[in-house]
Amino acid sequence: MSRIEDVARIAGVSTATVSRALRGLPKVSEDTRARVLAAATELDYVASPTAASLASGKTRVVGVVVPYVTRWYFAQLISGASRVLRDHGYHVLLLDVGDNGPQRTMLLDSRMLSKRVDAVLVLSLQLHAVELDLLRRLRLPVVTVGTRTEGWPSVSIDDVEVARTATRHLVDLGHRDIAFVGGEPTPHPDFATPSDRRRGYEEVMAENGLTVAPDRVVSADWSVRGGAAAGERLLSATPRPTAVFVASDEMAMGLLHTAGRLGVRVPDELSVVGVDDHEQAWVHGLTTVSQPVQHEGEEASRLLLEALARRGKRGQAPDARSDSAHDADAEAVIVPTQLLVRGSTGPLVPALPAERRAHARSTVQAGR
Amino acid sequence: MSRIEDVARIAGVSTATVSRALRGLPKVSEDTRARVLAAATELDYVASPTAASLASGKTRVVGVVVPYVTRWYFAQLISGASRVLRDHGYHVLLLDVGDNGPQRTMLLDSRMLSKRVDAVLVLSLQLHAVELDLLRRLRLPVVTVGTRTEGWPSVSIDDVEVARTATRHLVDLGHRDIAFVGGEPTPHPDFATPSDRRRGYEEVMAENGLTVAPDRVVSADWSVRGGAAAGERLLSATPRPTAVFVASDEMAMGLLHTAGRLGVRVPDELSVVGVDDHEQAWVHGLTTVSQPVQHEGEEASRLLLEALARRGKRGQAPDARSDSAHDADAEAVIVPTQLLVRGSTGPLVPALPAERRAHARSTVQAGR
DNA sequence: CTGAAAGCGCTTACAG
DNA sequence: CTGAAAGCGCTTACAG
Repeated sequence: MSRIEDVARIAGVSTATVSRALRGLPKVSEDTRARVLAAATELDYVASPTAASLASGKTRVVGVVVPYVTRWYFAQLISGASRVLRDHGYHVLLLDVGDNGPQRTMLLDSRMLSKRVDAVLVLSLQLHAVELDLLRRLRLPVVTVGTRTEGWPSVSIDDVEVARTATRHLVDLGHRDIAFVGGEPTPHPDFATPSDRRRGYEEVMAENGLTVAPDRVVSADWSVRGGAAAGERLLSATPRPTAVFVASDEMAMGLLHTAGRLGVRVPDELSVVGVDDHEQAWVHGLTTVSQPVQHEGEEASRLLLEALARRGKRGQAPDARSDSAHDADAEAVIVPTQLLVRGSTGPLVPALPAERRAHARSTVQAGR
Repeated sequence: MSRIEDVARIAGVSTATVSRALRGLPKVSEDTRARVLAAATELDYVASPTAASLASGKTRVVGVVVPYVTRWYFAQLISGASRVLRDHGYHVLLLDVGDNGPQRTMLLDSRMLSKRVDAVLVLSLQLHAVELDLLRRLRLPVVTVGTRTEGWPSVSIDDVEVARTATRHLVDLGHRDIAFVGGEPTPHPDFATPSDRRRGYEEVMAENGLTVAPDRVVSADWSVRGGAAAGERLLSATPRPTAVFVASDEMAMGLLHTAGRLGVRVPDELSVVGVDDHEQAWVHGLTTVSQPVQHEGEEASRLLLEALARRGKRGQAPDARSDSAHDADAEAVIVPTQLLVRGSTGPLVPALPAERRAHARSTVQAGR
């Protein structure tokens, strides 16, 4: 492997000039630049990223933190984010911490981040307090997706609105006994997706004078299997709900599977609406509120690149006061979502008029 | 951020000793080690990976090359591989080259790899000739999954056997008119999966005296949508095949969707068997030949760690002859697969005895 | 527009 | 078991 010195010798200039010419910095004469490029090409020279990092203090690497690479949603985010980063000359260090709970791999403990990356993308993951501290101490630019942390830009969807749209769709179809399958609620205020989607559902129910009986709300772990299990509980009740709003398509697919197994016909006996527009939602004819996941990843990368650019312009943060990695007015991008009606939802069919109506009335009356 | 010098001063030793103590090298007295650790803890010291890399020539980073993060199969591989790597102190640089064709991002052009990583994992991806050259010139340890390149260890399944198992299952059920949906064949001899799966199918057909009419073989792009399109062609034929072996579960799910849309009953009118045991195969009741994808990723990482260890022991490769990154007898691990029978396959139902029999006989006779 | 030289923060023979 | 010193290969003020 050739070094910068070799190039300098062949081009007949100093290493400083080689460095400037190769990085496209100004104040290098065209003639000199050409000679340097020729020499570099001849030697197949590529600057050592390691040496460049040590000297410049920049790694050109972005850490991307995810709980699971294997879930569709996260893979989409990674894909979108990494494409944009790569197009801007950044590499992706994948930090698959393996879980969303308190037991997961800690960024700090494993020294995964320290001095390795220029910035961090946190994808729908609740960081622990020590990790937040670490990132803040490191003064790294951070952008989050799906969570909202003070001082850091974020990209997300309006989870309350998503749930409202889905639930309203079911109400508009005449359903009154509408159940909800949500993600496990978390104690973290920053990761509001589970509670927001539930809130949107409850709001629309209330606005339409519909009460939510406790047994109509079930939590699952966002997986297909979890959704199937939630379906067992919901669909074995008597009377059954006539519609379900499921907080993710993967869980909705699981629920559809259970419905099929139990012989519950969709949409005649049960309407189901999910969230995401998962790649396979159409295979199941699943009505859903779609979100542009890849786009969210791209957008997050762009925000990160902007922060990196700001930081580069300013040089090192001179003092805590003007720390651009922690803006009070950090941008919060909300991307649009859209209801996609497919075959899994349909108008309420009063198959058992008396029973249904009685139940609807009784649950309404049971409300407080 | 504290530097090694700070730790040395506080501990009252040289930086060399700090370096040795912190890395757990032998020949450091217990007493000294304890003092160094205490000082490091006090200062929250973490060695700069960048400086360490420059000095040692090792980055502790492994490049993981994939065509798409978003496909289930690749996400599983990444997940398995990165867990093992992380547990051994290696980071993952994700190189999502975005496609499997000739137009994809080149590792060489973008200087993605040069001097950034200690080793490379190539996941079911056909490298171009220039990339192979690059990797060989760089003398990096490389392990491949799903492809076989001379000199590099690999992990894969026996694709011919997988296809044989699936096809035999259909034959055993009495089917004679069995179609095949495969991945697009590639011109690369190293990436034999598409042709191997087709070959296994053809072998079993021939062994059972069954001929394969040209219109019973369709290619798709491994996606759900591609499988659905393949289903259109296959299921609109008259007579229809009574069974299909589909080279991946995702394509099989697409085909099942088309069958449902066209009113073709599974398994009464059509048996379908896939490959992978995709996370959602059970939701569709899909019979499949399962492969332990995560495990393959883990196994590949282990082979890579072994190569890294060998290399570390030997020091730098002294000459081309003993270059361990290119062993002639590189290990080729074949992991076992298994037929998983679910509801999508069933015995041949002679719904239209005359027609079926006539067709079976004619195709047999058409054979050469 | 260009160069000499310091410095980034470690690791690693070498010597003792 | 420990230290002094060279060296990894760049970038970046500084000076001209």
